[in-house]
Amino acid sequence: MGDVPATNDLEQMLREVGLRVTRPRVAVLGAVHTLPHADTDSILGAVRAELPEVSHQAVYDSLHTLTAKGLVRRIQPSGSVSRYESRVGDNHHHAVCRSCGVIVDVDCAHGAAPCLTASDDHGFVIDEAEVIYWGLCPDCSTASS
Amino acid sequence: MGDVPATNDLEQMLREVGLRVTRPRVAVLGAVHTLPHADTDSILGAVRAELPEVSHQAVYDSLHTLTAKGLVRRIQPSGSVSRYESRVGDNHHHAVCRSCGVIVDVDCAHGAAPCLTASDDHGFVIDEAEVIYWGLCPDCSTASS
DNA sequence: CCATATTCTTGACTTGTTCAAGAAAAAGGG
DNA sequence: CCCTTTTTCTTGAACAAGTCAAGAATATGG
Repeated sequence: MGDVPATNDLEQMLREVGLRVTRPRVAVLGAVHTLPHADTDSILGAVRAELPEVSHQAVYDSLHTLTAKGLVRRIQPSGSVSRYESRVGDNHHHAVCRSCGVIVDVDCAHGAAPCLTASDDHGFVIDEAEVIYWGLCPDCSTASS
Repeated sequence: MGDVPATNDLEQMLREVGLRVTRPRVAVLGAVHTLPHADTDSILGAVRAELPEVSHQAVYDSLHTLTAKGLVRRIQPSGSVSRYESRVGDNHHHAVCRSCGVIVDVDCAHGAAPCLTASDDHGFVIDEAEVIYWGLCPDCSTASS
């Protein structure tokens, strides 16, 4: 875990979900693996390091497509722009720093898929419980004391 | 609970947190009480029903000030614009419909302030755990079946 | 290698929100 | 009750993220 997949693996991932393999998509998927929790702009920058000519639209399209196919996950805490991560399907959550906005992964406190039970679901068919822990990251909490 | 406070009560709330009492602020605070989970535009509309001349900027300013003083809470699920609610300080969560975007309140499943424990906080000083239940509301789940 | 469907480029546009300057209004002291 | 000071509101422009649309380019299956 934590390793960034090789290009071949990235192409494989795309094929497995039935997507055409294009240079922009491979680069975007790679960037999301390399830069967890990056915003669209950072991803665009990383992709252009490799493919200087890609349009921002291609990156937006790729991110949407990859999100729809479940290869990446979009996260968007209040007040933040969209960010993406490659860790999918393992029910983890996030801690967000109120001061600098940094995001870290937090494994779910209670095991497998625990938080999926609301006390009263009002008739909703719930498929996911998202938990965001708000606070100050180590750097900001020492800096502000 | 659930009653919309009278104008006098609203003014009182403003004074208690040290804010000047102005017509726009009273109207905004009232609108947030009347329309829970409303977006800025709906609030603007509700305020203008009463004060046709208010600027949208006054509404934005009021909402920010009220939020800063803790009289209202801002919520902003992924893909949604800012919404506001008047129910504050009681650790409740939200269920959001993926289809129509409607938001309902959900009381915390485990009691008082339970979700505030991450399995590993990475050194964060956490002050709030926000839970969003994603799914389909009763209307949308029957419509799409 | 070709045909077809998909994807990418280009560039304009929308929407929600913020910024800034001056006018208006609230609150406290005389 | 009026005046002064500070805060808030109005007006209007600006901004950023993301979306839309038309045509050019490219991937894939045959």
